[in-house]
Amino acid sequence: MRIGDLAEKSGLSTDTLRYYEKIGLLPRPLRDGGGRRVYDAAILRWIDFLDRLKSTGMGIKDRLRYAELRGKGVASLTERREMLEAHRGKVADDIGRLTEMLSVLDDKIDLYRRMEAGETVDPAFENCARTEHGAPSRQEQNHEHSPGTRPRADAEA
Amino acid sequence: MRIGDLAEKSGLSTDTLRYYEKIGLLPRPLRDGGGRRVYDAAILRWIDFLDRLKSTGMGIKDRLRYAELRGKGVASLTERREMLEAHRGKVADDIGRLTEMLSVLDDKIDLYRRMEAGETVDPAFENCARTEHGAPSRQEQNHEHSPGTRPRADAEA
DNA sequence: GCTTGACCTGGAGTGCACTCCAACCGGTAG
DNA sequence: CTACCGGTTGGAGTGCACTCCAGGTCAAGC
Repeated sequence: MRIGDLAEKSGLSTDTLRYYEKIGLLPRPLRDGGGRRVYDAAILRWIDFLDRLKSTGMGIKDRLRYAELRGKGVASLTERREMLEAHRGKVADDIGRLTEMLSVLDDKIDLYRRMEAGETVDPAFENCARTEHGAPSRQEQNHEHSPGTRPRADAEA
Repeated sequence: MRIGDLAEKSGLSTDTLRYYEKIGLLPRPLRDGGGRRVYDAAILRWIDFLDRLKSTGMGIKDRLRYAELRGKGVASLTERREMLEAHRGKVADDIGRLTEMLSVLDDKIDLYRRMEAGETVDPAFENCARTEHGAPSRQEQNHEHSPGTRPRADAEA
């Protein structure tokens, strides 16, 4: 398989494949007589996994570290597992945050829908348009929230 | 509230707050006698929401567009709702992808754990270390996958 | 033999999202 | 009075992750 085929199959561009090789994410492939890269199909599984790591929020440095460990073979199993466990934690956190956001969005979409229908809305949700862009509304009297805990009020408008 | 207080309460740096204001994510605040920014506590809700949009994967351009619409008030409700619905879709997709990754990671962590314990492993999962870094393994004989569908095999090693 | 197209290299350029810096100003505590 | 702290501005610099390009090579088809 040459780089063009691999690009097509992996969904990455040839530029990206060469870039990944340059920084060490991909192993240096064999070359044919003309100096062109020749890939084994097995590389696709590695690329897919790299892709998954990336699309679930692992940065290039950590991917690089993981690739480096992988190159060392079985000796690096423990460290690799630890990296995966750390990433698992982040992924789980992200799922939590996204799931929370889903309900925030659903509430807001619902609110907007009702406002679009001309419904009058709970004044608790209507205090932002008034204070926008430095409009001459009355100024705050320093009625701060309790310090330390930020209650994450999602009623911005 | 001055910019330092807001930084502390919002978790953003003063530089970031000024940067957000410059690009239009935050409305221009009032100034005190000395030209210093004075914020109403209500801005915290907006910042929190912006933060949520960001941390759930919305880029700065879309956040900017949303902020712009928000500045226009009720006239932009429909478009804002559409943006939120689009974002909701992406968030739902992300949750799916992350959840899938969670089980991929769990499988892999389990596999590594078993390998660390010295267990012999199904050869289907052991074909990557051999073909790494252009090592002199036998070359592929072009036994491609069926074209079009990439089966997303997660057994990279 | 010549053209075409895929590939090669090294290096420059891009877009995002900040982050840092120099040089300055204004209010307050000692 | 002066030191200091926290603000102000415009602009430069950073890190990530590509992406593009110029100028060249090589193999296959006509």
